[in-house]
Amino acid sequence: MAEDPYEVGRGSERAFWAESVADAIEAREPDDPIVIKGGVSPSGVPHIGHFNEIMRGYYVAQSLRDRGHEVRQVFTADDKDRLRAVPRQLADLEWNIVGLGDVNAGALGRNLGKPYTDIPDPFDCDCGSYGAHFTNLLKKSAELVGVDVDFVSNTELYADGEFEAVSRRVLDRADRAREVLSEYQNKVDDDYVPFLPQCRECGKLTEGVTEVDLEAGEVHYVCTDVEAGDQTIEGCGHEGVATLRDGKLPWRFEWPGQWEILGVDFEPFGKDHAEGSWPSGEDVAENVLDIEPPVPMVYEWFTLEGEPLSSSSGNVVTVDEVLEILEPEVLRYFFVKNPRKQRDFSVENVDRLVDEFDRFEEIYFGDVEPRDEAERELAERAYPMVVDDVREDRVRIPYTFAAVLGMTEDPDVREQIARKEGHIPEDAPEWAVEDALARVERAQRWARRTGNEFDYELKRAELPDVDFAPEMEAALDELADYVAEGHDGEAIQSEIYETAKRHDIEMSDFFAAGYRLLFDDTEGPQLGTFMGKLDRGFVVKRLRREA
RNA sequence: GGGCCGGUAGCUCAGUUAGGCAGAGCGUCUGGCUUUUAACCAGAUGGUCGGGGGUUCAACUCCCUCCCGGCCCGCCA
Repeated sequence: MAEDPYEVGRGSERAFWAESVADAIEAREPDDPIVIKGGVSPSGVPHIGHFNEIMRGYYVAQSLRDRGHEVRQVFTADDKDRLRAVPRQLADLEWNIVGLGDVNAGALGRNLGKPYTDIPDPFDCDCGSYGAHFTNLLKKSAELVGVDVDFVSNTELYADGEFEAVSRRVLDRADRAREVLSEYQNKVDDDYVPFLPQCRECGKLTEGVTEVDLEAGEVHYVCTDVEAGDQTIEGCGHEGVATLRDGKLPWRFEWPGQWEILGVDFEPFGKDHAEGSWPSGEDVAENVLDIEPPVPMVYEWFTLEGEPLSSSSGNVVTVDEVLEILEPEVLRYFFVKNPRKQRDFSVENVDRLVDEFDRFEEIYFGDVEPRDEAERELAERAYPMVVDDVREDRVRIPYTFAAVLGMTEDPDVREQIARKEGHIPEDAPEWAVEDALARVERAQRWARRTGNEFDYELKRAELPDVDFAPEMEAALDELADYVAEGHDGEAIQSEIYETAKRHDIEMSDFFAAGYRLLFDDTEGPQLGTFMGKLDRGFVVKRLRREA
């Protein structure tokens, strides 16, 4: 029964896509625990696109758990795949992105054709291998976002013999395997053998199978050259024998093999698999392995600033980077949105995503009217999966306002301004205030990084370069005297107006002068109130252009 | 070349399952908060539903075709 991965989870009355998918899974009446899988080759720096493999499954898992099912979410590191090209960028365990020049690139080049887990870690850490290193980064991402997933190493599945029965069956039915795969791939001919032995001599995975002896569980091979994209990975020419554990199945068979070994009931995958691997995988599962394929689901790819995400070209944003400017729950919310739409992640416009999340949260708590019933239902169902704790008296400071609060490093000043502007309620509990102000750090980083209009910085250390007319200078001196007398922010704000009027200065010019002196900018926070919060001596000296 | 997914207001997106008055938020504009900006409140502004053709009493929705973005047919989230 062919299943269209584009159709699953569609056409139901559910407002949250994950629930429609859960319906489709339940319809199969699977045994508990229900297994949900994702997976990726640890080929380089993992980015937020890869995170689809974890988050899409996460929401489906949660939906099923809500219905009382036991669910196991697994993630296979497809780390026995071979390195086919040296990536342009790598990242150490602290997510520092480095170019090839900073690591031993020559060593990587010599390892083309070997499984990721047989290639030395390019960094000075204890991961154990290239594959383990990048899998660790993805594990860390999952931990940072707070999603609990079982990581399974594909290499270990082979090493532990888990794959042996499947490999044996595929090779035993090689004719059928060829027949099935040739429907999807042109290059499959009569000589095609669905197994890639690993050369005992050079460690590369080779396609040069000469003989299969299933009784002995052996595959004879010649280590030949392998075409990888536009380049050729040279074989060493060694003639040898490999066991079924010393190699691997080609991806098109390996994926269905994982379904069988792990008992997978549901697997989301990127659109790249939708036209190739999925139809053949489904066919292989049913007609070569004799198993039922999992419920499938396709998700669209993200773009970053309008361009395709690509590890090889370096257009990537990692989970770690995103969490520098967004709270984990906002990132999780990003994956609540319809997986079928191409979606752009834009650092520049991330404030809109946060606003959207805040609204999502408010709808859940009934603080704002949803636009329709579907939006209400989405919030009701998905919100509890997005946050760690559902806490009604949580406080959110609007993101751009939080960015503006980054102008001062003084936490008390931040809090007072936020309170005055009504973003922190009188009776907010301490934890909520703390959480709310934590957003300032992230928003500030965002504003700094993008250099946008919310990037204000109090120029405390040195006097900005100013040149005022005599009348302006007189007005500023007068205001300085007033501030020196000790008045609160509101009084100072009024006095700013009065002073400007007395000196016949345009209001906007006078404010601009104030912003120039404090921020070296033309705009800023409400000036009088802000001056009232700062230490008086500093404000007075600054107004007098003394320091 | 063949195939698949997406394109809805300036921006971010709902709505397309099963044809029935084109929506929300943000932005913008105006006014208010006897105080510029940010925020807040009130009101207003917003569309060839990617283009064209067809079916229908009725099309964002179905069919055909073309354009744009992305993907698959070799490995990729």
